[in-house]
Amino acid sequence: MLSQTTEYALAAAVHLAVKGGGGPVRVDDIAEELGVPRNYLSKILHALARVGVLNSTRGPGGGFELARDASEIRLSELVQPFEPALTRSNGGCLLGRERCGDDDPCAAHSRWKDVRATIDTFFSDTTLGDLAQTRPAERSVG
Amino acid sequence: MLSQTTEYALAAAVHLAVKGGGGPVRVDDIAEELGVPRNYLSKILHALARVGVLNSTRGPGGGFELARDASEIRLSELVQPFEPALTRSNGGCLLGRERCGDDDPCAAHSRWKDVRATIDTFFSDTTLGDLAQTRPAERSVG
DNA sequence: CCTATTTATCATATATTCATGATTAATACA
DNA sequence: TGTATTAATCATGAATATATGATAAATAGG
Repeated sequence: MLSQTTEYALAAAVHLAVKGGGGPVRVDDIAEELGVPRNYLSKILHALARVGVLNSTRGPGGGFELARDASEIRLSELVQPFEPALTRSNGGCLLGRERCGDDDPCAAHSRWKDVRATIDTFFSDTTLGDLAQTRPAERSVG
Repeated sequence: MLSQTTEYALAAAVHLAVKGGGGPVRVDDIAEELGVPRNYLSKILHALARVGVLNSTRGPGGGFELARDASEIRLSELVQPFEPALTRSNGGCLLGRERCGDDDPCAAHSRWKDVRATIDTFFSDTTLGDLAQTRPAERSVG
């Protein structure tokens, strides 16, 4: 569904939202907790820092932390850097057409449109806080 | 959203549903019409024939055609060979967990579940016939 | 049987994704 | 200033997706 990279990004962000809050968390800790490659995750977190959803600090005591309250970080912000297709103008045409819209629809457009709306709404309306507030029994992330 | 390969498969199937019906259609014709690589499309169509949604015949007059009426071919059948993840047991966990279900949910499970259901329903309830029957003004596929 | 036509398959190339290991740069702190 | 700690970056590799060109195999029709 989503790329491995995006899944790492989301899982790391949830981890920070749930376990963070007490200052920066080291990449090593996040990587170990999630069981994902350290340097690869480092690049992903750096990308999230570049778009402003994370802060990174180097040196002793450093690491990554949320740049804002989890309730103000939309999943779409976390996904966007890694899934450009999810925000494409053709709405991710199911048949792969360059242009596909209400004016110049593909054969699947009218039906797929509603599904896409559901997906888009999910990513833009759901916040990291929504996920982090999931009750304890459902809080496992890795 | 879907892989290039899957988009080709869907677009080719729609093409056969709309323009076919008068016997097999050559790969060359489909490839040219859709603007996709010939041999690559050949492999994709072959895969669709292997799962029983297309018939292929070699030699003069040969080509590919739908194995059944378009109204009896679900999009899920066309997508399945190329998107194994869409039919995974963990329902394509948003956070990439191996196990993720109502019993052992990730932080996103309860919310993502509904979106997944919408997606799954779309692919399993929509038939090729539904797409082919789209009114003429929307019938363009390539 | 021969030939043209067509899918099927093979070998290979390219691009992208995913991943690892080594090094560099910044920072805190003694 | 020096040293340990940490993210940032670099170089590289492996796996997969996408694509191309050549050849093989099947078939229709003369």
